[in-house]
Amino acid sequence: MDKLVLIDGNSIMNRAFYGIMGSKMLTTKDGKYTNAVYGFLAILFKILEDIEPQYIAVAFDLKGPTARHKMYEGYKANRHGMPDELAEQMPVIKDVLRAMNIDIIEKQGYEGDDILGTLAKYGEKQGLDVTILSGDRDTFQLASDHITIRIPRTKGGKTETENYDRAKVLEEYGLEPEQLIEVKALQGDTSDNIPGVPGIGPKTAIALIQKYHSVEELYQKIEAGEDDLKGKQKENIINNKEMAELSRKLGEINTQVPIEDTLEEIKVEEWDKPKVLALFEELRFNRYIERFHLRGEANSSNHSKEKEEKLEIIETTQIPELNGKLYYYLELEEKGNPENIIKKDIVGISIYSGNTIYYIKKQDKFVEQLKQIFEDKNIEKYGYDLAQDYILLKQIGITMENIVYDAKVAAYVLNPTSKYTLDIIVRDYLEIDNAEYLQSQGVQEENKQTSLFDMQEQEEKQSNSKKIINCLYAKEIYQLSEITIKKLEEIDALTLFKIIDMPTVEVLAEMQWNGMYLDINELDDYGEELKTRLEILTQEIYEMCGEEFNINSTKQLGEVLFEKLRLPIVKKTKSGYSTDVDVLEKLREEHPVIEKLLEYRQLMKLNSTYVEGMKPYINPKTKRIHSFFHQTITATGRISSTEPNLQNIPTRFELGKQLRKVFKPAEGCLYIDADYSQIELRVLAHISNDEHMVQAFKNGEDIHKQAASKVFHIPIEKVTKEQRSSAKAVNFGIVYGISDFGLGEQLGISRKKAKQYIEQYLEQYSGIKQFMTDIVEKAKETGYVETLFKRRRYIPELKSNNYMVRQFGQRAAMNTPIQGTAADIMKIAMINVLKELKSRNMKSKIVLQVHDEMMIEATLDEADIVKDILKQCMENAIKLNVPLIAEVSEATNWYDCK
DNA sequence: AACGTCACG
DNA sequence: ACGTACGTGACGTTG
Repeated sequence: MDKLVLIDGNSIMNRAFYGIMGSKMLTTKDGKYTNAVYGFLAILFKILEDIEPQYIAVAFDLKGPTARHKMYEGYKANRHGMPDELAEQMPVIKDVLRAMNIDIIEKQGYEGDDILGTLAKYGEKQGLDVTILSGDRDTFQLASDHITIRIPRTKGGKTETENYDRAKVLEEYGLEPEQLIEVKALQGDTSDNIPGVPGIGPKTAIALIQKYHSVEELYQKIEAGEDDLKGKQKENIINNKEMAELSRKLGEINTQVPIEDTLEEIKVEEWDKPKVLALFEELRFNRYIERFHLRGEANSSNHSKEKEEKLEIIETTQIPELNGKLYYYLELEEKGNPENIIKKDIVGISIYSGNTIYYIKKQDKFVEQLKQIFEDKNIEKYGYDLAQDYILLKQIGITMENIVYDAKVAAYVLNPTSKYTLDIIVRDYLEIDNAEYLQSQGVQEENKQTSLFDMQEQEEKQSNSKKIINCLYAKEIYQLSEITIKKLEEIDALTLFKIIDMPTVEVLAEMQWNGMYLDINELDDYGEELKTRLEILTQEIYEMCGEEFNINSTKQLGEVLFEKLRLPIVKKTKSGYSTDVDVLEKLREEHPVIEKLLEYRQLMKLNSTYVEGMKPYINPKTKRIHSFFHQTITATGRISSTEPNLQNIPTRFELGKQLRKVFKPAEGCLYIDADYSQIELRVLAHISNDEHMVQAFKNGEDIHKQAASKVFHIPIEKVTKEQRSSAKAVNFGIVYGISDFGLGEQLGISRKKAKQYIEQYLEQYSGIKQFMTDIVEKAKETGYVETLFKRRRYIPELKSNNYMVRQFGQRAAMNTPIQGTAADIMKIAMINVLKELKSRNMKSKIVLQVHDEMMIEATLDEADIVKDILKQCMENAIKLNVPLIAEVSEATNWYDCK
């Protein structure tokens, strides 16, 4: 039987856009986004390969109202237009499709869905097997014995599909596909703003249709009194009959669109290869060019050949010859002892050596073997996410030495503004699609369960797949190291990678391994106090508002404050009234409940995030919190912390700060804590080389006071507290990439006034002004900015058509070199501190970093020397035009570190 | 999954 | 006419 494939262009583009966002390969030379086009084609090629259709067409929506808008003006009213980054790709995909001679069908006043529905029914009548490719589950209503809906699902860089024909719909919903229209009529659809019947969600809607078959029958039965509905639900259904009927019309796909295209026109044809090649070259889709041999057979590189090659794997129980370099990937199992820091177990290792892949499964001598290679200082380690491996190995008593290359870190240094799973890195730098490759090798994917095999066979197959995947990874780590190191060299960032980022891997892993001790009893007591007070506050708030409601719900709170109590509306959010601190502060005088609300908010935050949120992370064995410190997340080079985030423990307000008392060093230890003083402004002074600011720091002056004296034209001695504090805000603003609005907002002054401050400031600190202008210009020219240590951040926003986005780009261009350089300096300091501690064989441990603060848990006997190490390492991390100052303190809990 | 809010540097 | 300081992560609510 001949086959017809129909594609919902908009919905697939949308999927592709969000599915592979944040990845590296998404822009052409001139900064145009290509990720959606790339992803769309990946999906298209896959379906062409799977189905081998004789006919194909792609439907797109056109702008402008459709029949549905005429029926109901709210239709899709809550949709914002697609982002510019996606919109600009729509004409591109159409060009590509035309070059591939694939018919594009658009029809004014109809949606893609309607076109697909019409063609599908038509195709079915002509005796074709139809497959509809769409990201939208609404199309399930079209399913039949000969019409299948495919929904692509992107999971970690892989694309899988789910297929829905009549049988599958019946199985999943217990309904015929056509009946899904009825379900939607009752349930509505928030994404299209289709109302449905209030109070009826998917579950109820399905149950009702299973029972009454259709909306029409439901109302007939109600009128005839043959229903068994009751209460509020029945009321809702009766009262919203019109809505339900309207929603039904809105939700039903029109299969009667007048379409002129004939079957002949949608026949699959040969591509216009030169055209496709030209487009792919422009888009830099080298992978596709090779895959389809668009440059002719002679030119096709070894990539595509390699693909057909089978992976040669030697399964062994012996460690192979390594020649001083270990390219490896650990095979992990997700379970693991609850006492573990990271709850995974190592169950195997694949090693790439001498052009061969070796695979060793866990056996009697396994740990010994791992120990022998990982602790060997003469063997360089190459892998992916070595910080995790470091801990997994520590857990079985192995300390990894000589960490040289981490693919995740390398990819991050090459481009910090994106996400890096190994599959994505491989796709970006090796131009290999692992999912596709494995499929071509007949490897079964992990989560696909077929009942064809019995359990044992099933498991065997899975473990075999896992083995192949891991072995592939080991080899790819080798390939990646070759390529990315070359690329790092090209952008002059290899030193940064080797001297700063790679050594940081071990520092962060150590920090996670060491963890922060905390006193559970004290935490509980603190929590109890909060909870007691919260209960009182809750009651007081209910009473003062005259009703009980969910105070945590901004929606409900907004209604109470601004509708019931009629307080003045200060600020609005996208979806309603704003109730944030700024707003509440302004309403303080208006109603006594505001005071209570502010306190409630504060306590609620403390209790839920910092008391209750912290508890699950306390390791039962160590009684410590072992947060993750991530090195490949931020755009600027800073570290981030999760599970839990230890970098945002309260400190600004006393009550919250009390929580820091709970964090303590172990018995016989002291916390030694050190803070950089004004590191970002010092960095700014250095890179801008502004004479006044440099002088101020050299002379040890109060930098904010000096700024105040400059902005307000008064002698330093005459600067008031208020003036100093305003100037401090200006200093912050400068670091963030100043805007008059932002500063005005921060200081609660007019935008005009803020503008004056800024102008004064920049006039006085002319070096800074120069720096700001230069950096933005340079960024526009080159597309990126750099830190002092050549850490690069690309800022494609500067080329955006959107004013706001461009503005953001400029501020980021100004801020990144400052924040990023400070982050680099801190990393150097940490590396040196750890080096000192290790080389002197000290017992003291690094336990925390908070951007400009570093904390060591020092044994009493080592406390003095640790203080010295911290101060020296931090202040001498790098020599700038201005001194770096670290303020060191010691205490028996975090609170007392000042 | 997105939003609003709020904790930190 | 728009809607804004830079960089993060977590929680609770709501769609």
